[in-house]
Amino acid sequence: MTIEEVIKSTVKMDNAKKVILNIMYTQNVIQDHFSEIMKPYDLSGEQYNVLRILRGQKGKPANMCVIQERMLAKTSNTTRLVDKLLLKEFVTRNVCPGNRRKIEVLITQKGLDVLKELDPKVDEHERMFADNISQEELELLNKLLEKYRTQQN
Amino acid sequence: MTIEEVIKSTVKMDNAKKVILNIMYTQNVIQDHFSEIMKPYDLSGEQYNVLRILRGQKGKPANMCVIQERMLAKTSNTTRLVDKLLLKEFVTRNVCPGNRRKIEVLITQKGLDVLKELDPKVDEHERMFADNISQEELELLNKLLEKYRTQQN
DNA sequence: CTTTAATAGTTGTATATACAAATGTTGTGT
DNA sequence: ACACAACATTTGTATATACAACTATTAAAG
Repeated sequence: MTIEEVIKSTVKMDNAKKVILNIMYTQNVIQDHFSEIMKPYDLSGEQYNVLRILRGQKGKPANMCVIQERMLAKTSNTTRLVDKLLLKEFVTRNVCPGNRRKIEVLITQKGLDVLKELDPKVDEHERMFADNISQEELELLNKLLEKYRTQQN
Repeated sequence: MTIEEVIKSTVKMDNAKKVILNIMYTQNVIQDHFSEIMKPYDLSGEQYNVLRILRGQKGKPANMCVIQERMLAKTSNTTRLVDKLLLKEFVTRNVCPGNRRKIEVLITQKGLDVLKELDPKVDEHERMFADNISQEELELLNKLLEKYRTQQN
């Protein structure tokens, strides 16, 4: 389905406009599908994202600003995201002894367990979209998106 | 900047995962920039989108479900979006005489004026991202995104 | 005709997000 | 040591979004 069909556009759009709409819409489709996976676990996409960042620390605690800068949406409120994860006992939160301004967040075994359970479902999610398209095309898509993001002004 | 650099990932990701992150992140970047344009006009991206749909009607009123199906984010609440536009006097809203379940939404002159003022800024926004990349690459990007979205299962 | 089902839109409520202001802590210069 | 800037995080508040329940109207079935 082309982007024109999706938004039922009658007028002709140029490529620059189409690409923007295509990216916005594709993100929407991905996000909707991902939310479906997370729903039974009562996790939002961002919460999952934080958990994955914490697992990536391999036992090393992460402070808030580290989590923040590794997230895709740089504007989200890390404090409250971690609050939610704390309620579910997926993380612990402690003041950093060396620098009391900082907070050390660690993933718990329970958090690791839920991630492990999610891993195959997330893999399947990623694979499903990528399945219709070759490895070369995926690489090309990555390259083009990165180039697209890079504005000179 | 590659997506690995953006999220400061240390581990190697496969292309399927990278593409998802790339799309999500790119959408974020576009959205942030677009919001900046809309901010002085006190319009959200979705509100702008509704206005553009209404202008596309060329005088013909649109009911709620028509607006809904032309929007990118199929989940958003059209009633309240139109409420906001009504407050700003960018649209009118009336019960459809032929079918009183339906609502007819029309863009006002004031709405058309603000769109006209925004047009060059939106064009510039679209052009800016597309500037670093050739027309052929843009077309390819569109084709790849459309192909990517098309899952067979 | 009624009754029921389908359609169109609105509203309630809970949660999420955006952004600025506030709090507490540490580093720097004098 | 003291004032002040910089840093890290939290909190307040307003707005946005998600989803289900609800209302009103029209269409369809018997």
